[in-house]
Amino acid sequence: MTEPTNPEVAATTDPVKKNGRDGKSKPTIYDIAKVAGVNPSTVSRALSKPGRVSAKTQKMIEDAAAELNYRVNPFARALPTGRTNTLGLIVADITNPTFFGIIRGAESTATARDYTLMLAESAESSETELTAARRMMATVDGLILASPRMDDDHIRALAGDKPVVVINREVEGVPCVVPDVNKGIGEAIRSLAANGHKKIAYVAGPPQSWMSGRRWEGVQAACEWSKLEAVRLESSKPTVDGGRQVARDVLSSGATAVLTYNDLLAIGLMQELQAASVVVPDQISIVGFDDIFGADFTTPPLTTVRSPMAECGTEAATLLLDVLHGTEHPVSTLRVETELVLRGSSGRLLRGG
Amino acid sequence: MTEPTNPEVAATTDPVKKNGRDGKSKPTIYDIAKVAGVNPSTVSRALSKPGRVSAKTQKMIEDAAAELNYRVNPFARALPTGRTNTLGLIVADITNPTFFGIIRGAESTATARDYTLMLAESAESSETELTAARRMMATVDGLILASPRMDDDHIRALAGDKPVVVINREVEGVPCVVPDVNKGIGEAIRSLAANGHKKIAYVAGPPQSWMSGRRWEGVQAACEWSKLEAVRLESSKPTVDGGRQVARDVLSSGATAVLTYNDLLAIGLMQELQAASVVVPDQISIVGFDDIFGADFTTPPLTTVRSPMAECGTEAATLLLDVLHGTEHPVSTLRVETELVLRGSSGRLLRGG
DNA sequence: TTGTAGGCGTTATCAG
DNA sequence: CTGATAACGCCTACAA
Repeated sequence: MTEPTNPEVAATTDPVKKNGRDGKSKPTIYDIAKVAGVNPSTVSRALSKPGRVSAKTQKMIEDAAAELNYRVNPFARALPTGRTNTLGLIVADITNPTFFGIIRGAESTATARDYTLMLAESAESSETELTAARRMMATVDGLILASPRMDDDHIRALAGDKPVVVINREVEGVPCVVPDVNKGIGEAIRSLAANGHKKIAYVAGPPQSWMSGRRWEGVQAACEWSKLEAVRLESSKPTVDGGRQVARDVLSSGATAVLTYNDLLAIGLMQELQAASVVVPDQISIVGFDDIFGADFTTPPLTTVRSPMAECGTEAATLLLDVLHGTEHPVSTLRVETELVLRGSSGRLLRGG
Repeated sequence: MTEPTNPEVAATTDPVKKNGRDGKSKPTIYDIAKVAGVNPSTVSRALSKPGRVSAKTQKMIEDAAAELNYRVNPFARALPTGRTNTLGLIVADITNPTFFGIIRGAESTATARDYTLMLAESAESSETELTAARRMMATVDGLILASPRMDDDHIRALAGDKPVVVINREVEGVPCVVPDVNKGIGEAIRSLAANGHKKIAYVAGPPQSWMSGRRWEGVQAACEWSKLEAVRLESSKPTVDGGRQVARDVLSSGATAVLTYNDLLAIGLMQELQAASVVVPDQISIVGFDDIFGADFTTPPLTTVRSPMAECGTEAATLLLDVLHGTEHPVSTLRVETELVLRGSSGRLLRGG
């Protein structure tokens, strides 16, 4: 609760105010015990599990605690119990807006359930990632790995230590949250086919990206089903800049429509093509993935297969918290839906000119 | 209850040999001491302050630690020392891309110096913010407040407890990192004046936003200097949607150029104006603030006064860490430069039509 | 330089 | 239901 306009907050130069009795550091359960006239262990009980003490003492203790403005010392609590009310989140690239959704989904879910989130990034390096993960493991109750780059065995090893949830990748034996690409890709390819496209290019992401592989498979399958030709192009990096660089390959591929591993690539590609006077979507249709913030700022606005990243973050955190609280779940993969967001960057192919 | 994590989980890669003697939980300095044949306190010294033990024992201990795959228990360490190697960051709105730069600047700086970052948001509520801040204070060594909404006294109270650095606001007696708006605004207004504009509108942000106030002052001052008329408009919320909603007021204000509190507002405003067939910049020029990710995705790309958010995050974290490490700083405000990023959304006013 | 002993704030185990 | 009393893992005077 919010305290009732308690004592002075002021004391700009005067560091700390005294607690009830003496004039020193933060109040402990001993101070409370003294004020309430009970034993420290009783205070501990009253403050952690409400129900192990009589209603009367409970109230005395709570009053004393409030009066002294007591707060538990998380470290002291963590020492015997090992629990910290803290969740870890490691993202592959904090620069990539794809992860913003995940971060905020996880953060809000965590704080809503009275946990706080620790954030780290791996800078797309599996080594950095592992280091960060190990470091976090010491401090958190559970860990969320978003688009991890380390190999499966390492992930399983971590998961053997404390609960781990993986986003954007499937790891056997570890709970995962992954967008199910099929629906969205199917919609995208059908839309392109209906608009007269015959040859589709897929611009891949980083080789270690599990998700990039799935998306390519999905594109292949959907193309086959729609009797379209699919070619795969490689990108140097999954960024706007990487998208610009791949424009030349896209052009020479002869494809009239291109799906990119993510929206960043799509946006960079579109910029570069337009700079070369290629009209989007009349000459080339572009479809991204993820529907990141800003995907609808472009002209034409970007058609994209939406992956609900914030939902992934939320679901992952929820899953993790449920596991931590014993609300058991089968160790399985949670799939979230993807869908085509049809905007202006894809459309009918205009021949000739 | 929680089940004992006993049976060493598979560990596909065969991680570690069991620790020295027994076959159970995580190794402690006692285990190391046993293996190295010294006293636990010596191990403690060797592992924290390199230099208090002989080179020989140092090596023995390090070897033993490595062999046992030892990691310090952060809580056990934090209990006596109070230090946690953890920094807190609270942002006003985790949904707002403005903060992404700050987050990543702070995160990378922190991990580069072997700290980890805890993230929380206040959802633009001063109460939530205070709650989050108090909670974090218990766990972190220092706190960064980005665009805080609570009042100065509360901030100073927190700062009296542990080191605090504020971003995007000036609080007397607390180290702050703020973009200096003058240069950027000056450039923007001069540019608009040179393009024939006579009346400028400023779309304000949230009332509690210190920065919004400074920007308005800057606009007023610069307009006065350039002999332009300045009017202030209010927005409902500092988002794309808020920008759309304020379009009607902008139109009826009679201004031919508008600066908005942030890029989000500018983008929303531009979308709405264009939907109403107002040509940007021919009929109305738009200038945002911050140069967020995606500001150059629009058509025309957004002219904006760039505030180097990532730099703010970096500087704030650096400042905080320096304070924590005793590398004292005068408690003063660090100003980072702003500059006009001239893109397509502002330009010459085209009369008539 | 290294060992001894006490404590950091909570929780947990056992009596009473 | 409540009061002692050990841990928990590490740090730090103080002593040797």
